[in-house]
Amino acid sequence: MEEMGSDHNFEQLLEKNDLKKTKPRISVLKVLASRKTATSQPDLEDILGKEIDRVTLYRVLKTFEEKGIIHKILDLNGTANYAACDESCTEHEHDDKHVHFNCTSCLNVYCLDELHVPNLSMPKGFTAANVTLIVYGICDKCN
Amino acid sequence: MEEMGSDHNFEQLLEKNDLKKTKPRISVLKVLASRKTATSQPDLEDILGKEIDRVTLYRVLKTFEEKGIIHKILDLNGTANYAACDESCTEHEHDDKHVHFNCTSCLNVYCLDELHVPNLSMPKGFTAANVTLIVYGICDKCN
DNA sequence: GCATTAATAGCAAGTAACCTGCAATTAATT
DNA sequence: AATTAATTGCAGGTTACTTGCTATTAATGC
Repeated sequence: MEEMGSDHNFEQLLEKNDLKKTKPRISVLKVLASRKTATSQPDLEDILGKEIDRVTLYRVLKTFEEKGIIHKILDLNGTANYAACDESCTEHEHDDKHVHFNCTSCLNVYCLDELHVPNLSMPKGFTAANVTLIVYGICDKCN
Repeated sequence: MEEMGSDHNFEQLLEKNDLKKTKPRISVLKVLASRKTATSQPDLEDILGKEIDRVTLYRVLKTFEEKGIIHKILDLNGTANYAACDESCTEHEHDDKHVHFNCTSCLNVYCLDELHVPNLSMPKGFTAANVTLIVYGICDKCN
């Protein structure tokens, strides 16, 4: 089993995606890898506040999302939350077709990787590109 | 077939929900009833801007949502969009378990009433209260 | 190692969506 | 018509996020 979270892995990941290996990017990857739930931009800002500029954080997250390194889930306030993507994600095929769970008590966003989004047949004229399925409720810790 | 959109209907709806029949509320109901797609708060503000205060609009929408008169869908920017609910919606049983479609071109949000959200079995400890399924893509008009 | 340069980071300032507190108004009731 | 509790409107504030521009730095060639 490969060691998770070493800087070397993160550097490889950045290289694979034609991104320069910079301190802010590695910091963000480190934080996201260490968390079991998706993390909101404000939370990331609290955690990384002293290390990197807020605007840089926004841009790092945007770049990572475009490259398929992380994916974005909007929580019940409409705030962006980010989680590390599955290995299968790439820039061209962004496969985050699993279900997300947003706890209405602690507000954490969980990736329910074991649940998959079913195929839906669109009405005539409508073309589906991506699907988001978010379940709201109470998580195991709050229950 | 009942006439849709008469003030009298809206007044009945408000009465049914123990809400006073005020001008701002009736105006909002009128606009929402006249639209085929869900409408964002900013759009509602543009439409109703001269008639009612922005804060009142926020509060009317919040009240309506709590009563089950309308439901809220977050579009791809995380902005709240509102659509009139199905008859089956009440304060206690908010049934908006249909699929929403967010066009990435015109940004309109459609309610795909004919598609239903499938039942999902939650992991141990997780309790589901509500489900949101949003499909992103290109709508019939933009295609 | 040093110079080059294109990408990236940081700073200042701004915007959009939404909220809170409080006083003024108004719908429903008597 | 008077009462009162709900609702509205205004002032001002907060949060998430963006844009423009300059400074810095990672990668590359010498």
